[in-house]
Amino acid sequence: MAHQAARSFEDTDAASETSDLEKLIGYNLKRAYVIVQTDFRKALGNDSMSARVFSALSLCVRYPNITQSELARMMGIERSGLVGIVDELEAKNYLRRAPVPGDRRVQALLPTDTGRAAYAEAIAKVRAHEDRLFADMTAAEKETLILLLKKIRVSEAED
Amino acid sequence: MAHQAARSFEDTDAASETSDLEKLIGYNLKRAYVIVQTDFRKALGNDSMSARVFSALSLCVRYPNITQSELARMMGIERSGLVGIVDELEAKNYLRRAPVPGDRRVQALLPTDTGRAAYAEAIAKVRAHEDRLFADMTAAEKETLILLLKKIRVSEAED
DNA sequence: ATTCAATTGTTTACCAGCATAACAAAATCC
DNA sequence: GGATTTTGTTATGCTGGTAAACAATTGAAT
Repeated sequence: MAHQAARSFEDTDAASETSDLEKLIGYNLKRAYVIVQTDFRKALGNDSMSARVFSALSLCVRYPNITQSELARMMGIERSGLVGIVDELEAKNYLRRAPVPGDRRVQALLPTDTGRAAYAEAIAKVRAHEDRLFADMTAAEKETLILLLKKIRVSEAED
Repeated sequence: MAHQAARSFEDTDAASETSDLEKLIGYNLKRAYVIVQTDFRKALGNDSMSARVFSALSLCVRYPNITQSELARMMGIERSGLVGIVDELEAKNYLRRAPVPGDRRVQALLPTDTGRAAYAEAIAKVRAHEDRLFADMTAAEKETLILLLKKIRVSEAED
């Protein structure tokens, strides 16, 4: 019967030997990431910004006059990948590519007032989404989680 | 000059006001996920298995005779997405789709000896990769991290 | 001063990793 | 025995990237 396999692994599971995967950071990281990313989309509205676009806008608001190369580095993606993101933000009139006097190669990214307003609205929605999704974690737990995740990033930097 | 923006945000950064993004769990989760996933690929060899294929193989070894539907549920992906993964594992002769006596719809997934050996080799590499990548985290920290990540998964289940 | 190397933004082409919808075969429910 | 559900599968398309090449521009060698 079809439940043979199901019974068999429930039995072995009950034998307290849980899967190898569950002990791996990478696996747990991915499962958590998928959940959060999915909820993010739903929270911001499917027509609104993706997480990458939101991040780019956030950094442009935080660091006006940043260049695309700097932004890409900061986001950990390739310059080529950023072009489309900035295109999208510019199309929505959330920022403009402004020429930089001393260097005709680069274009500084300047958020518009519309962009800043859209960001304010978005960050509020994002915070609400995280508050709701992580409701059963304490503030200390959330802080610890962020700290440990950041630690992974510095591990890489050392490498 | 090109460094104007760089200087400007280094200044503001030094003003101890860090970016909104850095305080978001989702952002930190994604950054960490990308690092770990990239290192995973490098550690296992680019020609070898992807993380999803490795996960599927792991679960087939752990729960022999599992069906594709059960496996998909366990991995949190769609059945349709699993077909290609199982195809790949079958092509490598790591497992076979075996008919199940009582139900001619389902096919039980049975790891071969080759598959079990490949998994043993792979899991060793994966553990080495995690040991290396998370070398500057204590055992307690790693445990806490996994616990907190799991907590995100149960948050979703409640929803 | 001229050449050589590096950087910037961009385009193009590509790939991985999903999801969604439809489907036929088989099983289950009354 | 007809309606519903489940399973594996195909087809199609989207998202989020990477890699390689390129022209324009700048910086460095010396």
